[in-house]
Amino acid sequence: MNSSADVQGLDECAVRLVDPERVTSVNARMPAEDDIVDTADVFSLLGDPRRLKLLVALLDGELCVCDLAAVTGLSESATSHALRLLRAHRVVAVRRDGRNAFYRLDDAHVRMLVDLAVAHTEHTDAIHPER
Amino acid sequence: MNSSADVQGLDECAVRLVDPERVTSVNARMPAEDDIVDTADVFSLLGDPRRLKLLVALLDGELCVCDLAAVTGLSESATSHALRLLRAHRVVAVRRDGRNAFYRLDDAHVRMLVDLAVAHTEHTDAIHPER
DNA sequence: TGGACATATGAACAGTTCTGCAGATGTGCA
DNA sequence: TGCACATCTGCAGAACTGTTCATATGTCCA
Repeated sequence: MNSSADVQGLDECAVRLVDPERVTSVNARMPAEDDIVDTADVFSLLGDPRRLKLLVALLDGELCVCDLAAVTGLSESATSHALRLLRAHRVVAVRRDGRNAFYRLDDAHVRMLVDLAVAHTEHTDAIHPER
Repeated sequence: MNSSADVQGLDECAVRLVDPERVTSVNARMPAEDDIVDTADVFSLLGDPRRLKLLVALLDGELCVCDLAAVTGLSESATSHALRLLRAHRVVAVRRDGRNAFYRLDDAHVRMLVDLAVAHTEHTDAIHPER
């Protein structure tokens, strides 16, 4: 409902634009709102240091909850909550073995993003916010 | 302070581990806490749909604030706030021309991530949370 | 110089997110 | 069967994030 139709009508809507043509073409290229939201969701999952650490830990293979808690320094409860979220978004998958639950990365796209980001951060010394 | 030294001492610390060797090796591979946090910060910036939309809009070249506001549907104030954050993290840069401010993507890594993610989301139908 | 305009900023409020706690579920072993 | 263990879950408080509103800064033009 916020697509090019709106943009076409802008001349009457009195929203001043500096470069209306670019705006129209950018809007034409813009992915659907749902796709943007889904993509942002994925980034958002990676945007928490603890979850990111969990995922980095899983790059090499599966680990159980208590080992993940040890690696990340989180409580087991917090670890479980975090894993639940990741599971809900199909980023990780569980294999249950007796009373243990072994988690593994289950999304090739996320794996790529994590790999990429970590590699990048280790080389260049990352982005430095002005703080 | 949370590095391998801790992990070595775990046997006495009574934190039960299922696979202590893997934990140790994962910890050895784990990037420094600061790097994890910096990386998560970047993902976090991309994790908001409006900011992501701003960045997607900038993939093709610079745009001024009011055009960005039009594309994203944000108020100009909200747009400005968002851009400030992105600017603080050096993800975007400004060029001022008279009373206009033209923003552009200024981080190759972020550009790659955005490109990649958007391409991916448009092909496969993304991750569907169970909600 | 004064007023309109484009953008930036600060403060406050609202919505969301994360954590710990307490208790629930399900498994293995004596 | 009963107990210990590993994990999961709902809830409530704390912390964080994003928006709006009001105001400030700096630019252009008459």
